[in-house]
Amino acid sequence: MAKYPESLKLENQICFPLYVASKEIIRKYQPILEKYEITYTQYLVLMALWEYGKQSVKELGGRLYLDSGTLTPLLKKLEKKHLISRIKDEKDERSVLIELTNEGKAFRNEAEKIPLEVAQCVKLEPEEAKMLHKLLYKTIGGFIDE
Amino acid sequence: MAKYPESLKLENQICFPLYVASKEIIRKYQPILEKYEITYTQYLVLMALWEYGKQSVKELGGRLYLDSGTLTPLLKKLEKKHLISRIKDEKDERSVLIELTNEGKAFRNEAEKIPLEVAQCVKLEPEEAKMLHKLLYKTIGGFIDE
DNA sequence: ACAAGATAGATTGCATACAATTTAATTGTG
DNA sequence: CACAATTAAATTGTATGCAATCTATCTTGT
Repeated sequence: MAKYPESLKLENQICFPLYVASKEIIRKYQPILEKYEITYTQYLVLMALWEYGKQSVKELGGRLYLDSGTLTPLLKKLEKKHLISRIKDEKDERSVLIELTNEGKAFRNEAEKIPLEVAQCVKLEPEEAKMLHKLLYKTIGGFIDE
Repeated sequence: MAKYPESLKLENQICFPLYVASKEIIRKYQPILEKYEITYTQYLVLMALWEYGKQSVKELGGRLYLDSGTLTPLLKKLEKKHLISRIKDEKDERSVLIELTNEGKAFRNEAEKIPLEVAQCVKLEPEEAKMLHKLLYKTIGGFIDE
């Protein structure tokens, strides 16, 4: 009887648990974020803006690993919610600069509580979380030049 | 000058690198899988079927952490590609059993090469990969009862 | 200066994800 | 047994993601 190849077992892959962990943790964010009527991806955009300030769609995409196909409609939604504004860059008319509105800036005070709330769902010891963090960044970094 | 809250920094979160690593590694699969005209999620379904054999949509969803809203249309596509068949369970007409066709079974021989190919994109030492694997499963496990 | 190439966003098309609802079938209970 | 509650898929609606393409603008080489 032929042995089932180990490489094909779901349990033995790295991608599958990554995929599941990512989806499930994002799902933990939803009930919290939905009180503010934003999605996880929209929240990511806001975090990038809170931390790095006004920036182009290109820069935003570079930071969040998202392209304009995803960002353009999403940014329009955030604009409709009055959390950001989109202005053509005068220096380069191809570029669109994304800036927080006062409402968007003010929302940060609310949002500060969110990471702690979600972190409680992750049952890892502090050193484990640190290790996971390090390994994830090493994994991501390994993709860059390929 | 107020200090920017550490908890809100993208770099300090676990979810963000999880989300990025998951997306980016799945993207590595695409050029490989597209030769066979299947997507990553479809490939996951096939892996579950190769490993565990005929099973209901419910079981498949439990294994892959997907619900019928995702699986139903996806399974119909796999059926159209003649890789699986969908049969009502005679024991319980609510259930739909998913089974590999001969073509679907045969495809496993091709697919065996895929995990190795993708694994080369992940620049982790064997012990690091093992650790990452362990931490991801611990993270996922921690979600279960909440 | 100016045509060719490069670049930034926007658009289109397709494939997930998932919450919420609906439909059909089964189960549990009085 | 009747019927309420439960369950499994399917359906509906919304929001990503991303490849491929298009459009407008900018840069570059001559």
